Amino acid sequence: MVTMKEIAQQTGVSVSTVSLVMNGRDGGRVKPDIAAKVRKVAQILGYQVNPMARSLRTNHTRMLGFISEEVATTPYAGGIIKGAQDAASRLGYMMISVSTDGDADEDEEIAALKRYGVDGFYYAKMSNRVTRVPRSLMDMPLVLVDATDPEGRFPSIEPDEFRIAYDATTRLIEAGCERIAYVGCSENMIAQDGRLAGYHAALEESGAGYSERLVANVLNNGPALNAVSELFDREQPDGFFCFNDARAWYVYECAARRGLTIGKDISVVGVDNHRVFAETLEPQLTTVELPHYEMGFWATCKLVSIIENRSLDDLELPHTTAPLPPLDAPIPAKIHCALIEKHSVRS
Amino acid sequence: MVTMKEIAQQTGVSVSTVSLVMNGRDGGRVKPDIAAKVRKVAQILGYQVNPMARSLRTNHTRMLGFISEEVATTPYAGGIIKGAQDAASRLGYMMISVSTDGDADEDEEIAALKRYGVDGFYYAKMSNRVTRVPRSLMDMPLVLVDATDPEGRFPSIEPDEFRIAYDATTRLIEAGCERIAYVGCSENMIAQDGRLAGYHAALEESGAGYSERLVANVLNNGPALNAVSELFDREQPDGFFCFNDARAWYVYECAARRGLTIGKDISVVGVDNHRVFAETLEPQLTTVELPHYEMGFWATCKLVSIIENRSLDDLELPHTTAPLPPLDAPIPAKIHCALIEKHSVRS
DNA sequence: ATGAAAGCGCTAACAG
DNA sequence: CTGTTAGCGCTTTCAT
Repeated sequence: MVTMKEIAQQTGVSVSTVSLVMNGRDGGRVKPDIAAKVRKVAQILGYQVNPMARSLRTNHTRMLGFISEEVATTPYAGGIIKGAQDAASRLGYMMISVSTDGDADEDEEIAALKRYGVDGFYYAKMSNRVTRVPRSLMDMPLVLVDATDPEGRFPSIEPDEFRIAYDATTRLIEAGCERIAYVGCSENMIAQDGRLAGYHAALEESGAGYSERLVANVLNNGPALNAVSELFDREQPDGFFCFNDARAWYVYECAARRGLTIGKDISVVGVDNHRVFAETLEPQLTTVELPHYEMGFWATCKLVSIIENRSLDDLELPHTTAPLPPLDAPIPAKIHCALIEKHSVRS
Repeated sequence: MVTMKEIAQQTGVSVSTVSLVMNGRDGGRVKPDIAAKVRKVAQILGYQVNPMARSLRTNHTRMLGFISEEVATTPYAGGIIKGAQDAASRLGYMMISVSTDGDADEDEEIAALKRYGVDGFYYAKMSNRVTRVPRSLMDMPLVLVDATDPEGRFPSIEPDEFRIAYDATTRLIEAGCERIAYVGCSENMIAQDGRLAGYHAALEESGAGYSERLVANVLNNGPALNAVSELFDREQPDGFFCFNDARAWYVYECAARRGLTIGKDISVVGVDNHRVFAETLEPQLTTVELPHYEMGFWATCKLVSIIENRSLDDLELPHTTAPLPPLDAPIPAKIHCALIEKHSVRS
């Protein structure tokens, strides 16, 4: 490991000077030619800062702590974490992610991360829920991910559920469907409200109109299948927007039993949580992919902007809001969704 | 942040003494009563070591670097990472996991982790493959996870594919199946060889005998479905062992089309990769869950044992090899599998 | 414009 | 047994 001392010796200057140069703090303080020489020697020797030594003085480590639960059991997590990590890496940060089982070890893990000197925290839930933020996090730079603080004190990154549903439903409308059903979730989830509203809005706006009779909010297993089955027979829908791919599966099953082919006799758009169908059958239903990666990515940007007290735009990372794919394609396609960025109260 | 200095002042001793006590290196070196006093003051003040400051002297950080690819896209990763992290946390280590896209950023991420001073690395692939270990990892304590080094130079933790298949097939035999098919994977994967062998062995041992005609190695989508369909009609199997749940899905689909009920007319055991079925339908097929968590857990233990140059048994962690569930249960049940621990060549 | 010196929190060699 | 001293690699006054 090359140290500043070595560079100093090689160049014939003091460590202080090297430090100044390596941190870009020369500028009327170090003669340009000597600065250049330092840089060159550093280059040749392959100098890398030692973040630990630096942190001892500066009290910041460029490490970020990612706290989440359930990571082990949900496939969603990967995308968020990957996105967060990518952005961190680009911004010169290191992300340490820790998943907890319950409140018990949560505080322990947070304490451990604090000991290691992380500069800020993500607090993530897998699938948007109203969430109590741990006390121990409140005095730190903090961003919520896929979670909602009841009092709105902390910035959060959440998928735009309304737009997801609005887009998906519009897709069905433009595909020519006239009786569009919604197979939703009967659990109390934030996503459910937004999606139902988006579905509703899209229908109203198109002039097709909304009817409660076309909505089935279900849970799972047999009862869910029966409810969808009943919807099938009662309303004979020609299009379905499904809360997730488990729900899409019920539609798939009902269609199969009635000899109907998805993509031909009926159209289905499902929000993709598990990417099951893509791996098992020829693509027959259109899937809308949740913007997990983007959420993670933006969470990092927001968090770093708080830590460094800079505006988001200063970070110079591409504001990628990918364009929507054409609506007439019967094949699966990703829809990237806008992110809602709540106000940040921290000073 | 409480420092040793403060404890020293409060107690009226020197920092050295405090350091000795806090590291348990008193023992004939510090008078018991003064050691006790130090400990008490530390307790009251809520002292926590500063790992960064410590690492500056000791050159070890108690941080572990977890390198993997594909984490974002596979649900398997979570279990491994959770297991690894749990063990790390119990052993007083912090795990930093980083997932890479390709070789390009892999070396960069490794370099970053080295800068941060990690003590050792995991190198993980999602689903066992023969793997080239990056040069930059070779001079570090290293454990492969779900990956195989062609030259067997590094310790690795892999699922015992043979036993997985052997157990699953035995389960079908004991359930009374007489024509047991294997729906495998036609890609060249290590798991495939082991599973086919385990299936084979279980059949031979039971006296039922093995027939190639009952084996269908498939890829996915339509062709896979057709192949399974053909197997169905040609051999009329009454039991199926499936490489993963995508393959089990083809069997499910074929059964449904023929009016057969799984768990009644035919029996199916599938290796569970996505936990799809549990979320969609009443449990009808038996799933074997891969021991991802355990692999991660043991990987950490192995890695730490290398780093600290201790034997695995010294680590004092429970050697949990959970007992197999009863074989006559028609409901899904986890089968925990033994782990293969390859020899470690590092000195 | 540059360097010397102090110190971040901790460990370890060496005195006493 | 305990304290003094030095130093890990870096940043940051403060002299020069």
